[in-house]
Amino acid sequence: MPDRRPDLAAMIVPLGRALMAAEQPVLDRHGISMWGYSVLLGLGAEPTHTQSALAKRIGADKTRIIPVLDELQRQGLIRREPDPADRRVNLVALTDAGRATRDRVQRDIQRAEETVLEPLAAADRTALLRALRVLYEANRSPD
Amino acid sequence: MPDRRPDLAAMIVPLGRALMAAEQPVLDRHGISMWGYSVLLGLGAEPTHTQSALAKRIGADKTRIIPVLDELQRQGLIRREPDPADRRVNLVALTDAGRATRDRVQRDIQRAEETVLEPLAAADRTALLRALRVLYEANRSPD
DNA sequence: TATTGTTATACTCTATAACTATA
DNA sequence: TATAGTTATAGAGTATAACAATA
Repeated sequence: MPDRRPDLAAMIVPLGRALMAAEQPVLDRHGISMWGYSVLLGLGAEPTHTQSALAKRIGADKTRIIPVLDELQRQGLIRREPDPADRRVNLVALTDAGRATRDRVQRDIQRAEETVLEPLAAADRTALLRALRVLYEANRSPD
Repeated sequence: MPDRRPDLAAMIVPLGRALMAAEQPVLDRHGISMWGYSVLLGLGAEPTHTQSALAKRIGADKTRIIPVLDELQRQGLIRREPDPADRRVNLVALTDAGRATRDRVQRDIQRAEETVLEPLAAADRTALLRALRVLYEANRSPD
């Protein structure tokens, strides 16, 4: 039986790697790390973010994002201020520059990703995107 | 703009992780590692496999699969014999037991994977599988 | 000289433990 | 006592360097 289907993971994991490889040059061009980008995205809508809440939200360890936050702050992309109400916590927020950078990087990244999807016919591409979104919404942590 | 689409990688990479997590208990039940399973799959059709050719084929470093091969051999799932024509190389091949194990594990794994796709409507599921196969064939190393 | 398989080493990423300052 | 942030340490997983045998 020469062509049973490959395992899903065997198809999807390399695809994920290919996408990340396609993103890396974009991130390099903007001088931002993958985790840095993830933080910028994670700081999206919500009003207040403590560091540990932010870490949990993007699936990182709280110790892991500290150097990331340091760098983003140094670049002027985020603000980090002690909460007056609880002086243990840092409130993290995007600056205007951070928001602008996030949007520019995301635009370029999604463009780069499209090239990976080039082998697909238009109908397959939209079907793939829709199916992925369903799975993404289904599996994400219940707000 | 609250709902521009998430990046592809942001959807696909976690999905790959979820699939691998769904596979792990199956592999454990069969007493085989992820890399071991990958080796069994990689030894599929081709007649002769040197260790380094096998490693390249499954995207691993040649040093990485050595303990994996040791274990598979110990379990009687593969044979490893010096090539009489070139005594530097080891020819690696599936045993009958190895082939049987590979098939059983793959059957169980693909069953487990289906549960991850459960949130999808039937049409979306087939569309996803077809799109993934196209991308998989397009991106795999040109034989 | 180059290549196969192997071992030993180093490096990267991630998680855990330990500390401080607040609460 | 418990928690947020931080730092230092340890652990996987992976890649690189070095070696013996053979070509």
